[in-house]
Formats: sequence, structure tokens, C-alpha cells
Amino acid sequence: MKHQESSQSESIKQDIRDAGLRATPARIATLKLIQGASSPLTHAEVSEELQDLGVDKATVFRNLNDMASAGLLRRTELGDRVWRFELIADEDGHGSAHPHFVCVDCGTVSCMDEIKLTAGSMRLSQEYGEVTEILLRGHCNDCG
Amino acid sequence: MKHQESSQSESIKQDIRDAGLRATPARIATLKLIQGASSPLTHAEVSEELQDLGVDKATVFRNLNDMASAGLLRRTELGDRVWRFELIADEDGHGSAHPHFVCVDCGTVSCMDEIKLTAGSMRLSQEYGEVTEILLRGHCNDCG
DNA sequence: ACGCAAATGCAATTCAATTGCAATAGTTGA
DNA sequence: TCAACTATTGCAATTGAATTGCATTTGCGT
Repeated sequence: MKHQESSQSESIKQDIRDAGLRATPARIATLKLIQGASSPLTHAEVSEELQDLGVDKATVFRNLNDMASAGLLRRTELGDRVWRFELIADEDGHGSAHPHFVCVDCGTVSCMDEIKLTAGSMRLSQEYGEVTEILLRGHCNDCG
Repeated sequence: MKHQESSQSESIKQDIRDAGLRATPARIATLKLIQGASSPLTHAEVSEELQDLGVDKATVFRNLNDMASAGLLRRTELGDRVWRFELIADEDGHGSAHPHFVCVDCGTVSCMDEIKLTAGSMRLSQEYGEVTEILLRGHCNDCG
């Protein structure tokens, strides 16, 4: 039988290649990490994790940005001057923009997949323009 | 008739004092500038204007931030890692609990008093924490 | 007018992000 | 499979906005 390594790795590799990029260890590790995260990760967070693999932070930056440009990741800025990256989900369109909750105290970011505007608000918001992101700010439960 | 200097300056001075800050030339000039702007100004923009008055950029930064904390200005970050400041129109004096729409292209910020979350979302959002601000980002109609 | 906390100027610093360049490693085509 | 071409990486230096330390100046209440 064949090599049959982590099928997850194989699929990730293919995703990267499909995006027109080379499937390097640093990129694979980055995608795995982000894939397993429940909220957007900052460059610093990704970088720290990949430190063990000997990946330089400049490389992490470049990969994050490249993969965002290539359509694999979404790059957002939540108001604290730090870029955050999250996976753009595949088929089912589940990757569409969802609201984020940012704690103004500790900076924690959560994805609020279920939060919605009222139908009337959705219509009214069109009068302002094309909404691409919804952000809620406040104090998270941990910060009281 | 009385001294009748720029009544605008007088009112601005009072606004600053009412916010608990001293009405210094740098702050008055800053507020006047922002008051006359049609969209949020960056620190760099304000700073360049006040250069003539011999105001240091660090002072501009501190004033901008202090006045934002004091509730005179709104400080926003549009996704390009640069803070922008605009006047908070406080006529109606109502709470700041209304959503804002910010155009990521031109930086214009609009108040969306009518926009609401669904009842279910309001309840769900409580699970994250106390929401103090709702921000919608996107491309305004002028920017297409 | 006086006095003190607030505000300022200036220089140094932080911190995320970006870039230049030589070395290295995916990929593709033979 | 293997050489060759080019994307990618590591490392160091750099940018640029924002922040801070500290001595000096100034607003403004008494």
C-alpha cells in the first residue's frame, strides 16, 4: 500500500496547490493551525506555534498574506491594529462573512456564526452600502 | 457689545472644558479642524495642519486620544492600521448604543439608529459578553 | 495674582508589519 | 528519476504609526 500519510495533510497540500502556491511545511502547518482554531489567529499567535518548526516570523507573515491573497484565508482587522487570519470555509458557503465579537479589555476575538440582523435591518443597511463585515465590541464574560 | 470673539471658539472651548479637559490652543485647533472635515481625519492629517502652530505630533496624538476618551471624538480603525478621528455629534445626547457603518474606502462613518439584531441574536450575544458597540463595515454607495 | 495638576515639546522607544538579498527547496518537464 | 527553474525561506535591517519618559510650560480654580 501507498504512503497513506495524514489524509488531512494531503487535502491541505492540495488546497494550497490549487490556490497556485507551493505546499511548503510552513504553509501546511499554518493552515492546520488555523483550521483547528475557533477564532481568528494573529500573526503573533501563528508565529509562536511555528517557532518549534524553526519557521521565521517573516515567513509566517508572507505566508499568511499570500494565502489570504490566494483566497485560502480571510484577513481582517478588528480595530486594534493587528491583522487576524481565519480559514475561508469551502463548499457550503459557510465561509461567508460572520460577525465577530471583540473584547475591548483582553482583545479576545470570537466568531458569532449565529448572530443576525433583523430582516428590516438587512434591508436598511443596504442604503448605506455593501456590508462586508459585522463587528460587535464589548466586555467579554471573563473580563466582566 | 461684548468681546464677541469667534463664538465658535468659545463654544468649542466650553465643549472641551465640559469634557473635563483644559482648553488649550492645540485642542481648540484640533476640534475646529475635525469639525470642518467631512470625513474622519488621521493623526497625520491633523498633525500636518497643526504644524504651523508649532504643535508636536506627540501632543496631537495625546490630544486626539484624550478627547476620544473624554467622549468628544470617535476613534476608529478602518483596516489600514491607522486611527481616524471624527466629531461625535452629541445633540440628541442619546446613548451611544447605535450601530455605525464605516466605509473601508473613504472612511466615512454613519450612524445607523434603526439597525437592530434579531431578538435571538440579542440573547445569543449575551453569551459572549456585554456588547457596547456594533460596527458594520463595507463599501458605501459613493465608493461603490 | 498664585500654585499645582494638567498639558506640552522633544527624544527615545515599542511593536506590528514589511523588505532586501543570498541560500534553499518545491515542482515541472525531459 | 533528475536536473533546472523559480518560488519560498531565513536573517537582518527597516518602515511607520503609535506610545512613553521626563523636564518644562501653562491653564485655570482659588
